[in-house]
Amino acid sequence: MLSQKGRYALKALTHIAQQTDAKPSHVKAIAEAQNIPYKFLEAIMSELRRAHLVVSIRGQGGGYRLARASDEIMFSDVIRAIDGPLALVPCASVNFYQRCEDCTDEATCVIRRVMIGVRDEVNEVLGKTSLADAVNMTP
Amino acid sequence: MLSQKGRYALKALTHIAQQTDAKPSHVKAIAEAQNIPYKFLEAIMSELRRAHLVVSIRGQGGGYRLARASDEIMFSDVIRAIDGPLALVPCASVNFYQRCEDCTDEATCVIRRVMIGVRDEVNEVLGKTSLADAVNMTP
DNA sequence: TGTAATTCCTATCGGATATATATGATACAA
DNA sequence: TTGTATCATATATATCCGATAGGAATTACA
Repeated sequence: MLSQKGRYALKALTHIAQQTDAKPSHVKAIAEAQNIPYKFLEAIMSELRRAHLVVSIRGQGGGYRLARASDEIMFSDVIRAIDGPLALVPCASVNFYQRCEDCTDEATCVIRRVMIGVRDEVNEVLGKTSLADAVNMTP
Repeated sequence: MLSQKGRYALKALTHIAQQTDAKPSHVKAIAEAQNIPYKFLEAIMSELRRAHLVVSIRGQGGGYRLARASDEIMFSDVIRAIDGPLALVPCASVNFYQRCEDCTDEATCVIRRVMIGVRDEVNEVLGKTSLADAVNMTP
């Protein structure tokens, strides 16, 4: 399962992607519209900024904007930034690979083999779904 | 990601499925062969028994046996028993459905829609891979 | 120049969960 | 009756999760 943070991040980003006018989105506005605790979302947006998924504009009239076009930000990018690996086991992750301490022979581990299959499928979906795709699902 | 418990459970069950002789497997033997902390595995096996994935035989010469044929125990069964939902968000889970507190309209939630797609793919793989399949991967 | 709006930073906090370990009770075979 | 197992319960410890608080820094605008 995703963490709340991960879910909130996806909600916030799709909210921003949905905005048509050129003004940056305020955390307060997003929090109210999406039912997310304000201070918590503030922390999440900072994290997304450090992950280069959004850019911030400080001061009055400031807020957040996507760091790139909404069809270039994938669900997988967001989840990796907030929750880490998509894979179900560390040794099956591409971006967060880690050996399982207890593993005696990774090359022949059948669990790993199955989980690599799962990771590929997950990546297939989440790596091809962008914020723009999500917005276009709504009508 | 799966918990350690989930990974250990899969390792232990594939280990049992691999056994050719008719004797039940001891926790101690599994723990040693698979590099799993003994007492921890003991707790896991109890949980798997309560989930009706294994049956136990107590006393000397006792141990654990699969509760049904190894081609009838799917990876998804094991993971659901130990770690819960396969889905990435509670509202996209079939077996552990739960409404997201903050959701205003589930019917139009795009995140949910994407995550249902993911869950279907994951279920497709893990629901069709049995312990027997895993054992047959090794040769 | 001052004030309001906004992000940014750091600290805190309770509660839950993860990963075990320890101790002893219970069941059963030989 | 002894040794081997599982079973139950309690404990420990660390870490993370979800959230909140307070104030510093930055900027627009009157």
